[in-house]
Amino acid sequence: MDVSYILDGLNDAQREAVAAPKNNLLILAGAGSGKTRVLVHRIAWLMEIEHLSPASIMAVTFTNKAAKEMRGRIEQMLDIPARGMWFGTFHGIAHRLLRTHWRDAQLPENFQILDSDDQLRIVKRIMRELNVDDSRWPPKQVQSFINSQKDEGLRAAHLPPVHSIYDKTMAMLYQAYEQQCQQSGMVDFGELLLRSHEIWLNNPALLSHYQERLSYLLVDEFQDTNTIQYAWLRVLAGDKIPIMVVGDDDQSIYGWRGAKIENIQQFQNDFQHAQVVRLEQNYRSTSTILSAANTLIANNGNRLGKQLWTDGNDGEPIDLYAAFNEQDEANYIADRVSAWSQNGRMRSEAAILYRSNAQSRVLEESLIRQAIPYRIFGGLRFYDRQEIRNAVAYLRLVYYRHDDAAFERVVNVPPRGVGNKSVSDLRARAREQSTSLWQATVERLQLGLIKGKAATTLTHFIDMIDGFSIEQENLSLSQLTEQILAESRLLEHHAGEKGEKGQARKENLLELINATKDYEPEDDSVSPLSEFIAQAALDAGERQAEEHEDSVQLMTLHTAKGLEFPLVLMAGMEEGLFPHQMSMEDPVRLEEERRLCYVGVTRAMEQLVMTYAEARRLYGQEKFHPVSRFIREIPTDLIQEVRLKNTISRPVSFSHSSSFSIEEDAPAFHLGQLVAHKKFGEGTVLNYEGKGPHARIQVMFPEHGNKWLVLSYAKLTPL
DNA sequence: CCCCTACTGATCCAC
DNA sequence: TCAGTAGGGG
Repeated sequence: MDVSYILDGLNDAQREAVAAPKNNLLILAGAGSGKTRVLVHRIAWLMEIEHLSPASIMAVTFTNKAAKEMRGRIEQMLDIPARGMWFGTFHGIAHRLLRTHWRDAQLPENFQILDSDDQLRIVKRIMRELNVDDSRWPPKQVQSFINSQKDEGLRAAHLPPVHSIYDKTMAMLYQAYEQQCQQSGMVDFGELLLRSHEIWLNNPALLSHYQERLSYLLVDEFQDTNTIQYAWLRVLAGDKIPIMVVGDDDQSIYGWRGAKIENIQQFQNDFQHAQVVRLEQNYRSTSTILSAANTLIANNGNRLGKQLWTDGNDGEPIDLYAAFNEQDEANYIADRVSAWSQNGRMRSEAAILYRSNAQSRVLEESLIRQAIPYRIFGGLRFYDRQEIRNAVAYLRLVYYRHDDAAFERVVNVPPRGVGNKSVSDLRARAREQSTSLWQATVERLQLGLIKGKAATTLTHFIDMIDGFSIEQENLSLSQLTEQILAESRLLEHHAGEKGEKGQARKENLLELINATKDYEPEDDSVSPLSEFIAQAALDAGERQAEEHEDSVQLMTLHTAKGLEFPLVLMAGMEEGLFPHQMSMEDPVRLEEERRLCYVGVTRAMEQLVMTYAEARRLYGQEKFHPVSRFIREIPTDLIQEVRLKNTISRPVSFSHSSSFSIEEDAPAFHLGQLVAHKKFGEGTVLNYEGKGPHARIQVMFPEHGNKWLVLSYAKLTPL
């Protein structure tokens, strides 16, 4: 059999990985080293050469997007539908397991997945019921406590004995939350993993069933696995199934959500005889950019160690621009993008990256002012939008009447006169009888215990949902959705919201109908409705209204991971912003910040531009942050400080007060003037700010770059 | 039920 | 600074 198409075009390391024996395998894949390619070719190899059946291969990723991409590329390469193959996220696969083995998992057959919003509502409700003061214990904090325990694989019963009032309160709430979920058959994200891990542990026969059925595991982005995911893989693999993990410890940037970089370091100890392959040849960036990345990341300790290289050329130096303030920074960035597109390049080839979302506003304003189309990546998940969640809640109710979270969400949306009082009444009833809200409502209506307007509207609501269920028989999922949106008047309700919001929400709802069209009845036995509901919880839905106009991409450094752009602009390279204030003290977290910077730098293919602002308004105050240490960690010969053009002009927005003038504060100096400093030599005045003893002046020294100097100390001589 | 005001708090975010 | 929200009054 001709296998050349599997190995052709791969470099030696890639080939070694793809054609490795069917053993444990750790692939350390540097940025831009062809990681996905290796994964896809490896699967092809396993099927074609090792003759593994699709159904015996499981490939795990972190996002649905990655899973979809991998599946698509396999199908394309082998020209067969990757049917029966286990492609998915940890959570997606765990969900599938629980759905199959719901009895072993002690779950109702149609258990529901809680997303974080549902989860928060439940936490709030429990706190109300237990009379826990929510100003002292913020529900969000409780929620994140619960989730991080689950990430660590700990149930309430597993928590070590605790003494502080904080720990006791959290443990008590965790326990109550667990009970509530179990009682109403609801499963949150962490629970999917926890529960499927447990059914394997408690049920050796079931575990060996899977161990016999599967003959190879592959895991992408292994550096992002958390404790429970790692445990899950270890149990499943046992010493039965060989596993290949692919990752890059230098790109581990999700420690704050439970990822354990140690997992990738631990792999060789826990999985016997693992072969290690390093993919270090980079096909993405110029060697200038790679050198910068390499020296930067070398400042971290405890690395598994990799050195990226390329046989490409040096390319352009890294541009560094010291802005007066964040406005000036934004203008400069917009100028660069505009110059880029005037040079005939696509705007979509350029990305503006920043550490925190708050930075995007100023950038957007500049882009708007210069009429440069842009697109913000990330932001709210499609399925997290209010209107979408409402619509999905209707679908959930149609599918499963006892879904309390869904019931609560839409019983009064659009407003139909079922007030807080009625609902809390029903809640109390439901709790007394240990039934669902739906059940309680139906019973109380039958007994005539609900009076007045609430009675009529609730009856109508119940009948409406029942009606949808009946109609569902004859309708496709999209028709059903359309019907629900119309008859419940949800579409009308959202469309009528004031401002542009109404229009946007209407469009999103229409987009939802569109999305349901992928779920028309097939030969599958599972209902499209339940399929769709599960995916609404498990899939972010990359359905941001797609702009077809050529636009610059704006995103945080985190969301940029995995992407690449010919031109990358990194904004806000200042201490306190990046590395972020909250991560500066702790060396462990500081290293994660550095990895994040490494991720940013390695996104750039041809040109990297970094900017920082000497002064920045932050939380209403003007801050002066020094340039980021990460910039100082890049060799200076790779960096070129951008000089201003000879026409020096101050951004209008910069003046602190209108009465400000050169003559008053710095009579001897004016913009563009040549001055001498005893240490830095001759330079040109670029800017100034402040008054009296605080007045500062910015001077560009050819030998030493841009400096802000305090006038009263600097002892500058005009020339 | 809706709107206005007062207050809070503020990285990164997939499932 | 400002965005998001909780609570009171119309």
